[in-house]
Amino acid sequence: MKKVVLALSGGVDSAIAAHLLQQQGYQIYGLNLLTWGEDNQRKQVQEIADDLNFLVEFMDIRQAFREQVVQPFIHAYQDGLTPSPCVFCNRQIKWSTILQKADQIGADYVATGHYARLKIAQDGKIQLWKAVDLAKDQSYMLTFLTQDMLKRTVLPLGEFNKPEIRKIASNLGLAVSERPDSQDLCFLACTDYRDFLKEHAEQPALPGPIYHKDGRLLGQHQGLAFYTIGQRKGLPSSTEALYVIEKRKADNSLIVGFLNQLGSNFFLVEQVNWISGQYPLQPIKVEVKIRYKANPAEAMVEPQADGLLKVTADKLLRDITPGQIAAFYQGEQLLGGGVIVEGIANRTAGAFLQPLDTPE
RNA sequence: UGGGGCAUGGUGCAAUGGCAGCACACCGGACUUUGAAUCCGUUGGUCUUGGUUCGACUCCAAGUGCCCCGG
Repeated sequence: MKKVVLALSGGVDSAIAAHLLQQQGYQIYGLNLLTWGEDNQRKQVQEIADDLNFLVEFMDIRQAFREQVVQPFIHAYQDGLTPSPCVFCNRQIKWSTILQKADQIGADYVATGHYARLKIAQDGKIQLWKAVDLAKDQSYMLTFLTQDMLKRTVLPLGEFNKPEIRKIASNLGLAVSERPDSQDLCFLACTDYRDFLKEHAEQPALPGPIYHKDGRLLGQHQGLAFYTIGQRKGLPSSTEALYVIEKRKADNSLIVGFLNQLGSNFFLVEQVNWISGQYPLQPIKVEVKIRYKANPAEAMVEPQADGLLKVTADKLLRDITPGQIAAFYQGEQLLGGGVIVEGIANRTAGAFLQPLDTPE
């Protein structure tokens, strides 16, 4: 019998993932990871395992999570970046932990409740594809997974729509079917990340000036970490809405401006991961997503020296944010991605007076 | 210590005698396994005192405060 280690959060998605895996003939070893805070999910997780009749182990990985996800998250903010903790966590914590457990118990496979699909290419390589349910697609969060990880991974939810999953849950009579979606590993669950930083950062936030792009001093900010590129909330009132254009670390100043002063076509990406494991040698045409819920934008990706990539979008991109993940797609397939290093300004006045992020 | 102008929500502006509106901000909600954006909704105001009028943000007088020009 095929054995699989399934990461269980206590939510409906991973519960139904368990059910679907069982239908496919897998024997499930459930693994619940305690990453942060208190063990509140334990009862729910145990209940699901009992209902579906498989074993579940509860593992406390709080220390590793703190060191490998939370501390880098805090440091990134202190460094003027806007980090993407989930993308790193999936690779460095979630997958590495469940694979380790799989090795330990002699399971060939691991599984999670992510909405994304895996396909096997002609050459035997594993491809990562968007979920059928594009509204729930989470492939972006898996940008940093490797062939070694994906070879042993099963994603049972990728072919389903979310409403179907809920329906299956309610048909099975699972209590979890009525609960709201869980936040899974998210240590920020229900917390404003600013409050989190205030509580957990070693160094207090450093207030500084807010300048308009044209040079006027508009007010004070409470610390650059509390803002991100493209942010509108929390800025001084003005004749029209203001957005964060730049976090200038050199003088601890926040540069803001109007909608038509925001955006660029170019940016650089580092720490690049290609799902196939193979770097392209030539420029390639992709659709790039610069945030989890961004609309894909047509772009060219050009390899640079030092493993950097230069991304050139056909249209102006709003909110190119250092620290966020740029994910490269071709159609439904996720090719890979990396961390945005910096945007290279070349805005065109008025470009965003039209509707934003025009879907194609 | 001369002359002129202004005073409307937290901010910037509309309403010129007839139910005080708009933008931005704030607050709440939706959306979301990062952070944002976006969408929906709510709150909140005529500097003070007196006068004219059926009725005053609007007209008149005084007070108070701010700005400009003379200096």
